[in-house]
Amino acid sequence: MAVTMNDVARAAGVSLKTVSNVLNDYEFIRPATKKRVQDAIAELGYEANLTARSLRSGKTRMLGLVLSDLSAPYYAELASRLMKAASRRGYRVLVEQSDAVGEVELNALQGPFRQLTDGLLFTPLVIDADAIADRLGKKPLVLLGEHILDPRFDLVTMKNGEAAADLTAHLLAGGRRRIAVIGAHPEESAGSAGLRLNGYRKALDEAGVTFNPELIAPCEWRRDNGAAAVAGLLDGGVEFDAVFGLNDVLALGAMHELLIRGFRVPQDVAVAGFDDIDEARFASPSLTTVSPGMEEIAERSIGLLIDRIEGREAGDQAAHIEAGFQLKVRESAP
Amino acid sequence: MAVTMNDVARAAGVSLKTVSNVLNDYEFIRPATKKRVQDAIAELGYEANLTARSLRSGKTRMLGLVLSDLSAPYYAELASRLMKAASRRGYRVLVEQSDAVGEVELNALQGPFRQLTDGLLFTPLVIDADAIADRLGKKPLVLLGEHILDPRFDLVTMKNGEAAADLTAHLLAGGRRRIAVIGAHPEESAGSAGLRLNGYRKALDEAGVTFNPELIAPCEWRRDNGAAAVAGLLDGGVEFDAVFGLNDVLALGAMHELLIRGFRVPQDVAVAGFDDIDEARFASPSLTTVSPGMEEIAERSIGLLIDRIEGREAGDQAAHIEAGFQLKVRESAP
DNA sequence: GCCAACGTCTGCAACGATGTATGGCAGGAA
DNA sequence: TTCCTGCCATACATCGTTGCAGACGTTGGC
Repeated sequence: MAVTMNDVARAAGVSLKTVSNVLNDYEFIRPATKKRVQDAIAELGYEANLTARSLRSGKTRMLGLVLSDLSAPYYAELASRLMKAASRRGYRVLVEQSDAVGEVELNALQGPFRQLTDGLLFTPLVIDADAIADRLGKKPLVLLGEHILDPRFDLVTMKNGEAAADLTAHLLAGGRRRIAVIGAHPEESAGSAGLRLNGYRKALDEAGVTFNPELIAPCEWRRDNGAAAVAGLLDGGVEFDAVFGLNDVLALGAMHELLIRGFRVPQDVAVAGFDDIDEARFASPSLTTVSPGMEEIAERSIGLLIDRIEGREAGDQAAHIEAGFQLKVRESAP
Repeated sequence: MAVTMNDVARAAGVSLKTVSNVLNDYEFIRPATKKRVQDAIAELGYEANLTARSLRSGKTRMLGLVLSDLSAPYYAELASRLMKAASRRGYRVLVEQSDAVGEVELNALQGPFRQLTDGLLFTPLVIDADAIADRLGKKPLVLLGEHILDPRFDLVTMKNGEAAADLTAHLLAGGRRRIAVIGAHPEESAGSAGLRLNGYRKALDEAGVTFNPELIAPCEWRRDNGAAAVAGLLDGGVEFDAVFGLNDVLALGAMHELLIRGFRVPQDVAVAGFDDIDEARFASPSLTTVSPGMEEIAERSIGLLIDRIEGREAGDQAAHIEAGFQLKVRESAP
């Protein structure tokens, strides 16, 4: 049986509540008393029972993180940073993989997962704003990503449109005119895919290049789909001189397929991505991409969520934070 | 205020304990009573309070996973699978990143992290078996990886030596004679690095090739180190016709450096890795590597740990499980 | 010299569930 | 009738902590 506060209290010759007060940094305790208690704690090797504390206080000091799949490099890197940022502030992160399944997303909002955490970092991929609003409890929620732009919710995101436009402009400046886009429907205009596609179209417009829907290949954002999409375009006889993968793994999958088929990158086809995962720098050729300020996203979303949890004023209405970005020009599209 | 068991009991006209019994599948409950309770639960939207349940029962239904860094692709993919395997059995996984810092590893074994979980999956990188034994509580612990081979602990691992030997033999069969190894000290013989290096040496011996310590470059297992190690060898005038990165990111970093410097892979230098991360298949050229049976590792380690937690006989002494492996021959070393 | 204010500490009652022990009731055996 | 057994439900204590209200002794103002 573990050492309890009662044992400590007995050893220090004070009441149970005084031990609790010492542990919770209650203001009015005589230094001598405090020391006696601390000594007793050290001597007995007492450790607070977090479960009991949670039951009584209603706080778990855990944050929930809902994302589709931790094995996707972007999410893995993001999760790693979020966990470190949370850890610095005395919180842990509990991860839930939704696999982009609506039911799982809904359950994360109200089920046991919610109960275990003081607040949620949520990357909705399937459900919409109203569904979220319906099951929104009292606990804070911060949305990540950009599937949902709704004034009711805090949101931390990146400058998708602007970054995609800059990247596209860079490709155009390199003389590319037929830039294929992998990972969006031609008419898409919301969500990460839509916003990035909008940026692409905006850059085309500004350069006086006509948008060509035949160059836009929709698919889920996975490496193998990037390869398959390029294969589809080529087999369909679509010609292009650049590929913009809406995220890095799509771009890398696409690049792989191009190289296999004997295209030279970037001479024949330039390739660019989005996310700047660690792998992008070391791909061959290294991948031109957008670094979306992941560290800033991690730091600010954790900060915002914890501010909400601890009741600090962080603005009364929903915050909408956009991290800065950087174009990373590398070999695949110099 | 949330709905409690008491509310349900009142609504159903039974005692608190009867509700608890229904929830815990107690055998002797009249179907009619059971139904009344279940209806009341549904009507009130009752959800069990997990914190209270944990306090009373001493179980959290969470498993701890300690690894160095979730952003490393191998760990990210492993964590993702472990979480899914745990989820299927009604458990969650709480991840702790040690950054290969000894103090963090020690704290994971006995601190609050341990308290929050019913059992631990632990990848020790720094601390040794005795340090673990010293702070081993009553809760089950399963070691992952192979830094520690000790009859006191359950261990789930892979066939490092055998797989490395097969891979090396494959390189030798392709006519390579000067195979550089990235990620180990020449004298290392324990841990993942040591075991894989042993396999390498064994294959050399069997082929009658002399081991050359100058070909062995030690470094931490990160992508940039793989590149730096190859650069170091080349700048130091060491000649080689193949590189064996002791994991995939090292191999990919190395390959990147080789390609930058104008070597052709595999014509001038063959490259091989270990882990078969998703990226390996889509690298250019695609990476020859060892698939270490990650799915089996995830499934069996979760199974073993939960068996221990739930007190099922899984053999009285420590289990020692080795997953099977597969050689994946791809373009980088055909 | 009295009362209010202050600083310091304490006791009790929760938080919401589960384990143990036990209480009824029905039906069959003695 | 009486006792026992099997089924079903209950009461009470308990897990280890924190919130609330208040007790106690000291100090300072008037």
